[in-house]
Amino acid sequence: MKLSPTMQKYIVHWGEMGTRWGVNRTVAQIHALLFLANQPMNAEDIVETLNVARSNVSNSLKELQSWGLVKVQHVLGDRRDHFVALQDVWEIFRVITEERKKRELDPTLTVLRECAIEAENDTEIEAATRQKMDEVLVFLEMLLSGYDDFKHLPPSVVMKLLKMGGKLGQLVAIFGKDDDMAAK
Amino acid sequence: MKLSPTMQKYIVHWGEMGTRWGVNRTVAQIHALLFLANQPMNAEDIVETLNVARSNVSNSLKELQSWGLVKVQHVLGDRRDHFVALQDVWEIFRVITEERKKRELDPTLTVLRECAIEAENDTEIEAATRQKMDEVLVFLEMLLSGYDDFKHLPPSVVMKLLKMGGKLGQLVAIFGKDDDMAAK
DNA sequence: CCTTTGTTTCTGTCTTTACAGAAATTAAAT
DNA sequence: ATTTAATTTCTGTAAAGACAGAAACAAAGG
Repeated sequence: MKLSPTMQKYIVHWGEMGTRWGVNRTVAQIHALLFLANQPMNAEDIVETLNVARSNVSNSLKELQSWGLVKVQHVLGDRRDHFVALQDVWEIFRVITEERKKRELDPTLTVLRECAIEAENDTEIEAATRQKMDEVLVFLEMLLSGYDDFKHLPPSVVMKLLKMGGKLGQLVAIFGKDDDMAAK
Repeated sequence: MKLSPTMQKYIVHWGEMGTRWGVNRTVAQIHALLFLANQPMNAEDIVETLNVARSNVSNSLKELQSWGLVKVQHVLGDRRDHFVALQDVWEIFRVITEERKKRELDPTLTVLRECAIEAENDTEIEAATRQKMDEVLVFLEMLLSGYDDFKHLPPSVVMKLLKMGGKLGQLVAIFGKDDDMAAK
């Protein structure tokens, strides 16, 4: 597939960002390519377009499929697997967020809970230190349970909430003023 | 400084997670150590506690200071710099979020805007492709402006919003039903 | 002004990760 | 069943990043 200059720039950048997001460059590039492509591509197409090794494409596609960002699609009269990327931006965002949460937050939550238990029998630990670990744990639990609530909302609703943004905050600040102070 | 078993576990884990968060292990470990420590530590203390090279500590501290997660504190009668970590969990979260946004989202926004402009003169690009790039751009702009609104709210308010979570979404879903449909 | 102590920068090594190319496996078609 | 085409796994190499130790630098105290 021939890449227009703009597509090329987009794909290269997406690859660079990928490395910062914990995905390798090729995976991110392939994802960008398939997202922008207007027809299903087979592995060989991708190899030629991005100039990467066949094996690399194969592994990257497997990873993208495991994330649910790419799906196989068969083209009539062609034995080869063809691939298409999830096209809905909201859905892509949701998938990536969920995946990162799994890798970056959930393990921490697990360890923190273990620490909380072990701290009970840890004679050397200072009370203030234990207290701090606990604060982090409580914070994370609140954050993640909040996230769980929001992630099931339809995009249109989340969008509204985002657009209300600061306004909403002010509203809550006013209505909740009393127990806000109490909490403090 | 002597580490209790629990502290050790916490610090080691924080270091491991750091690597997944785009921070190097030592930086993350030092941050965890200073966060848990109940008194200011000098560089040499850190070297001994974590068994890392002096230079490594120096560079890591510099990075943590540049993020605003660690501050210098002088101890009476001691020439050496001592270091303390920001103790407020909310504040820590805010700093990290902001930093990651800077590294992971802002550059993408820039490139996307450039792409949008360049796509005007890109004769090879298909309309559908340009359209998709645009969708991503619009999405990101909305997300970031929403984030900007929220980040100025006091923790207590954000906490309330999080706790309201799904309830809040339902409320918005009901009240906004009409133009919700219209937006579709 | 020199010595001592603390801090930063530099250099080379080691570890990790990404990747290409080859070999092996699987699956479809004749 | 055999051949052909497609895909995956394996292995070695290359690149990137993290880190230790040494050397250079800076600053405070005598």
